[in-house]
Amino acid sequence: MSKLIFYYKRHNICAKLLSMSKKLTTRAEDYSKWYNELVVKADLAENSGVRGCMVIKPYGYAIWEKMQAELDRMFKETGHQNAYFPIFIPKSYFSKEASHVDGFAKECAVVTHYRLKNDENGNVVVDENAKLEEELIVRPTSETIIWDTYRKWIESYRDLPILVNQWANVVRWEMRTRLFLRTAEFLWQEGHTAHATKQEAIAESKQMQEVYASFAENFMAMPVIKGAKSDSERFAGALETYTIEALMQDGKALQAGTSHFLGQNFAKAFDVKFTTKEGKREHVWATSWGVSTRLMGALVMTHSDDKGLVLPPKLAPIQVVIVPIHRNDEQLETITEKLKDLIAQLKSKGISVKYDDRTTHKPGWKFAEYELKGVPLRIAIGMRDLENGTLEIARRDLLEKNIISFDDTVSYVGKTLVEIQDNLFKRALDYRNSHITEVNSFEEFKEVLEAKGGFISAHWDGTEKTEEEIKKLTKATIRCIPNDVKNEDGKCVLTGSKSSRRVLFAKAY
RNA sequence: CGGGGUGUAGCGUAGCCCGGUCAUCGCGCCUCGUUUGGGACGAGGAGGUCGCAGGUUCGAAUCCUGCCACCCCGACCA
Repeated sequence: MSKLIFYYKRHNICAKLLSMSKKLTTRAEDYSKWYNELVVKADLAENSGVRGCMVIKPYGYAIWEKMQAELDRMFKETGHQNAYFPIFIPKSYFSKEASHVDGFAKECAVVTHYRLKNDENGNVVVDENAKLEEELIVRPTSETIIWDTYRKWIESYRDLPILVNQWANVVRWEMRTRLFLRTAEFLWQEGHTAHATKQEAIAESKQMQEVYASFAENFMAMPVIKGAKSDSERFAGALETYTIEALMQDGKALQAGTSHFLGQNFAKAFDVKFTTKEGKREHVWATSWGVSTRLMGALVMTHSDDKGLVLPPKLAPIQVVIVPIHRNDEQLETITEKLKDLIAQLKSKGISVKYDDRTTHKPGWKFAEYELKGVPLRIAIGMRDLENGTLEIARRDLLEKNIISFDDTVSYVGKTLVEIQDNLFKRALDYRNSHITEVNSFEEFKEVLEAKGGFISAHWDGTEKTEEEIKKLTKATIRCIPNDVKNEDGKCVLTGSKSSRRVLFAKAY
């Protein structure tokens, strides 16, 4: 994995090799470096210098926009609408749901003043006279303000269900941050729904888990395991947390999306009641669900290789890049002329094409650059091709080059983009499946975790204490109790107590 | 928040222990020429508040104090 870093330092690699190798001592560190370097070099994002926040660069944001568009479409297909709520939440709102505030209190940014002034030395300082009577919390999530609002919206069963989603930024003052995976500010969507019955709310939260899983697998080409969280890993204020868990190439798991069944906790905390058909007053049932820019990190760590990013065609901002190869301006003009019709045809098929006719960079430079950026297909065409009626087309996923007939290009591109999407999923699925290991003893558990990583399927006695103990001993946590878990009598891998099913453990991000 | 580390040009860095021609080197950037089917070569050139603020000193990138940011481990988390 460290090859990428060396690649960029190849010119002074000899001089630096010693000091680099000192820094890259463990596998985990190595992988972190690789990931960070890749995110920066592939032009996705960079550290902003503002504590724990990142700048998402245009190329990275274009991928996020594609994700947004697909998710938004799926939300609307399942009957949801978008809305927007304030970024500031009065502190008092947080005191209403006890477990919720416990979950977020330690990581909240708080607004205390609303004005600056110049002091006698000309420095800009906070104006102490402009202190807020009640502090405002920069939302770490919007449950509280949304439920305060829903109280006003809901009176009768006729007002239900409310199926609302919000695209927003949230802030969590995390101790330790990492580009895309855990930034102090991040972009996400949060769905918040209100229902008349418990069954309907549970069905909603399960439905959204399915939506997320479908998005991850069909668009990100990232296989996920659907399951439920254990008590200790559950969202603050939820009765049940449904999750999709993905596996990264270093064998660590990543929670890629969650959907919570909140029961009546928030309805009770914010006094949201409705009148039933029978005229009774009842608290409404709630769900919330979200995915974030963390998905970008997941995308990078699922498919990328040492040459850089590998993007699934369905999310690639540029699906096909065309690089002309020429010796002079006349040749470039000839090639450009020849390509005009082809580019128009590809575009008419809905394929995003970039024709890179810059003369400021050489072909080899461009090849490397687009590989780094993960563009699925690259076409190279020069005078030789014009004579032969051919062009060269390279696949990013397999790093294979083929010469094809110029006239077949459109159908070849269309077909190959589909193949790449499928291949990426299949490759990731094979990796994931070969990294789910059943173990039956704690020795085996530790051994597999260290030597191989990935998910470990093991019996667990169902207690929080055991979960905690295993985490302490191995750093592995219960990622989920899979939806398709089979009943099977066994003994807890740690305590030997009775267990009726296996759950999935892993080290996680 | 606890432990460890780092901060020198756009990027990667040498120098710091032992204060004084010390601001080093590679990439990148600019100009000219030759090149162009996998990150070209040569010659010339531009670019730096040495993270920030104090202090010690005749003199600070170098020593001391405080702050900020980043990286790694832990705890926490999407």
